[in-house]
Order: sequence, then structure tokens, then C-alpha cells
Amino acid sequence: MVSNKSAGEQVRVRFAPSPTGRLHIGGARTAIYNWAFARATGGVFVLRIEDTDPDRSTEENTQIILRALRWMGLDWDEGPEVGGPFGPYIQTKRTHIYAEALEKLKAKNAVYPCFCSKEELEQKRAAAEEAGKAYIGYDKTCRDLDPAVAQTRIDAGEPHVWRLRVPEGHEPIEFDDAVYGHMSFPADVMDDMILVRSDGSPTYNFAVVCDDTDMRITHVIRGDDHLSNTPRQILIYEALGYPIPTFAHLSMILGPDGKKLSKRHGATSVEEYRDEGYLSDTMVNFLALLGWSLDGETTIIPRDVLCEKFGLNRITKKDAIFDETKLTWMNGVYIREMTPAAFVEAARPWLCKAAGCDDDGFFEGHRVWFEKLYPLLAERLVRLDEIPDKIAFLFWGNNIILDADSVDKTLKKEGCRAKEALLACRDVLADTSISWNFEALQDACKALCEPMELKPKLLFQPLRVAITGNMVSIPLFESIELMSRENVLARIDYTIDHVFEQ
RNA sequence: GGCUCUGUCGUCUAGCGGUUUAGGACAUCGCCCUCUCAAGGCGGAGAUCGUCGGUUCGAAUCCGAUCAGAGCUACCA
Repeated sequence: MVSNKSAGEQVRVRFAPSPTGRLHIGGARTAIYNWAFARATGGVFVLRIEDTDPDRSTEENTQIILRALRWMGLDWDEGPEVGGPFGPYIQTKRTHIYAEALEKLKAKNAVYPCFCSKEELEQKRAAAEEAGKAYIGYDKTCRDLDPAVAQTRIDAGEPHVWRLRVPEGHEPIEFDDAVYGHMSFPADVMDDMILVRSDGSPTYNFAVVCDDTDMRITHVIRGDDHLSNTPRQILIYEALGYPIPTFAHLSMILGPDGKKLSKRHGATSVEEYRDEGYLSDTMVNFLALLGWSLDGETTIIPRDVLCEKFGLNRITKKDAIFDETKLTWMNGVYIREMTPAAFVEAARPWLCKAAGCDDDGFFEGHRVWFEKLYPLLAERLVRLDEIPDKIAFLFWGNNIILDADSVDKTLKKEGCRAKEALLACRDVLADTSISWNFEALQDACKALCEPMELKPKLLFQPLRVAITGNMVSIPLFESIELMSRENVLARIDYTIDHVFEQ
């Protein structure tokens, strides 16, 4: 077996999604590993679109995947839209590569045309299953057709595929997987697989081998659903006489019930997580840790550390369950580490939603004001989409929507002296000699506690309900500072009128 | 059916024959802080390392068997 990994050679890896849907969590993790490995080794990260399935591949999906990768910050060195020396990077535009490879195989008699129709094959399979034995593979009907006869049928326009002529008595196919270790597969169970379909298009196994070779890929890092395909591909590499890259297979990502992750489990694409208010830093960190560890102790691993320390040697073989709880916790950590400016930028959709206005002028005009919100919000958020609920009250103007439960528990509670407290605070907040700044206002209100013989809680909670509408809110006086005196006084007046005067 | 892989707290994981009374993180429980909610600090509980047998003075770590789960076995990728 030849290895294509000579010492000192630059690492070239690739992420090769098929555009049959959005970028799935599992695919995103594969992309992250490839990207991080390239960055850690000073290698090249290639993006290739595998759209050889004409029925399911769409240009729209390709765009969705590119957008998702960009959002995660996984920049590719070669691929769609950035080009590179081994393009094009979209399989349907590389048909000449596969055609040349097929000619090469024909010349070596390593392939043969097969005229069995899909229907015939399916019948045989069904018959085998009924007979009790499961289908053993293609029965090689066309393998030994007389070449001249075959050529005549081809010339007559009879539909045919091209199959690999797997050498008889081939020794077990062996390779060293970077994560699974030494692998050995008996060759006699390998089918004479189809390389080129009757419409002339290449099948997956054939296309990957041609492309990975052509693009000088040194390490194939992909999902372990391809582990069993690897010996098949090695057979193709051998037939073509191409050097074999290093393989690294990644375990699967499962849903909470231990079954393959699917829509049934909720969000499965990175875009859905983005729309729920997860940060791209969170996604990269969390997914990187699903199947890989830095040292077994560190959980928060910023992307620059990932890019420096990532390696194939600490990848797990075990399937991992995708636990959203931990993802959510981690998102909170990253939110707390942001700068106010970065926060406002990332949170724009939800900030605007809270304000009920999303035009550019409004947003730009409120940037500074929004940044002041960051410290109040950061330690209470775990997802960005929680923002509207927490700050909506700031945009109510002179109006106030009182939460019934909060009113009962803090304003109408027996002996709580809420009305008295509100009146006293109102006087402080109406006093224009006190500067409109949260510390000054807070100190002035707090000074009321002693003479009134009220615990801070009994003074502040009624005020909180009167101004925010709820007994649970972001910090009270910081919020007041961000509102106008007019709005604040109006809300207190309204609350006093409506709660206490029947 | 055949081929192949996996199996450590609920979850992600560390562990590579003795330094392990199996470490960390999330979740959970308790306490502290506190004008709410959080965040933060401290502490607790939680894994006889799938099971059984073997090798060894000694095994989560090596070997065998067994069970359970997964992938592949397509003119899908």
C-alpha cells in the first residue's frame, strides 16, 4: 500500500458536504475538525460540494451551507467562491475528471460494463430475501461477458453502468485509521460496486477517490458512516494506482434518546441554533468537545486555542449524545465574555424585536443606549432570544402592563405597605435636584428604609412591579436610569391609581 | 444474514497495568452573597468502569467469551 503522506508535506484536508439539506450538527462538527486540524498544522482547508445526487442536491442548499460555515467562522482556503488551484470545487462541474479516471480503468481492464437493470437487481435481491438468505451482493452476471459482445451492446445504445472488477483472491484490505487504529476487512465480501451510473455520472465512492486524489488531500476526516466504505474506496485507489490518504473517522452524534439525531429531537441544523440565539463561538467550542478533548479538564476552549491545540490523537470512538443543556450553559459563558459592542451586533435582531422597530436608522441611533443594556442582560442570558421578554418594558413609554401574580404577591400582600412605599419613592424620583443616575437614585431611595422602618425588599419590590410590571426583572435602578423621568413617574401614578383606588 | 465498530457518574469526558478512596465539566441538591432574577463562591450526592471468565503480586487499563447499541451491505452520500 502506498502512502501519500511523505514527511514534511503540507496537510490538506477537506469538508465535503452534499447539498441535500441544511448544515446538520454532525456535518458542522466534521467541518470544525477539518478546519481546526488544518489551522493547527498550518495546512490547507478545502471545501468541496458533493452534488452527485441529482435528485436531492440543490443550489439553494449549497448557499445555505456556505452561509452556515461562514457564520461559524470556518473559513476555507480553497473551494466555492474563493477558488484555488484544483477547482472547480463542485462535483457536477468536474465530470471530465471522472471520465478520465474511467478511461484509465477501462484501459487496465479494472472495470466492466454491466447491463443488468435496476429492476432485475431488485428482483434478485427480493428473491434472495424470501429464500431466507439475505442478499449477498451483485451476482457478477456481466463480469465475464465477452468484451466484443459487450462493446456491440454498448454501441447499440443499451443502457449500462460501469462496475469495478474487484480482483479475485485479494488479501484483506488494511489501513490505519487515525482514530480507530488498525483496520482489516476481508476483500471477498466486497461487491463489484458501480462506479459510473447509466447516465454517465459517478457514484459517491468513485467521485471521492478521484477528487481527493486530484485535490491532493492528505487526511480524510469524515463521519464514521464511511468507515465501511473505506475498504471499497481503497480498492478503487488501488485500481487507479493512486496513493492512499490517511483516514480519520468520527463517531456519530445522537439525540437524547440515543437514536440518530433527527428533526424529531428538535433543532438539528446550525442555522436553527443561530436563530435561537446561540453564538457561533459557542457552537464551535461545544461541537469541538463532542468527541474530542484538550486535556480532560478544560471545557471553555476559545477558537484560537482550538486552532493551536487540535489534533487527531484525542478523538473519541464512542458515539456522543447531543446535550442541549450543556450547550445552553456554555452559551451563557460566551455571552458574559463578549464586549458590549459585539453583543449589540450579535443581538441586533432581538434588540430590535423588543423595541418593535428594526430599521437601520433606529438601530444605529440606539447603539450606545443598547450597549448600556449589556451589563444588565449578560449575566441573566443564556440565549439571545431571551432578550425581548427581559427588556420589552423599557419601550412601553408612559404605559405599564402589570403582571397579575406580581401585583398580588408584592403590592396587595397583607401588611406590606406597598402604597406607602411607592409614594415615598415617587417623591424621590420626582426630585429634580437628584441627578438621573442609578447610584444617586438608588441611594436616595435606600435612605428611605430607616425612617420608614421598611426592609429594602419591601421598598424596592413594589417599585419594581410598578415600573417593570413584574416582580422579576433586570436591575431596577439601572433600568430607571435608561428611562425618562416622565415615563417612570407616569407608571408609578398609574399603578397607584389602578391597584389601590377601587 | 454478512462485514465492521462502540460500551467509565443522567450527559460530555479524563484515564493507556500500581501515583485511583476512578479526576473534570454540565445537570441536580444544600449553604453563602442578595431589593427580584441571575451571575458568583463553597460543599454534597452521583460510575462496583456492560456482563462473565482468564493473564498478573496487582486490571477500568491486557486476552477470550457473552450481551447490548450503532454503521455499512443502493445506479444515496
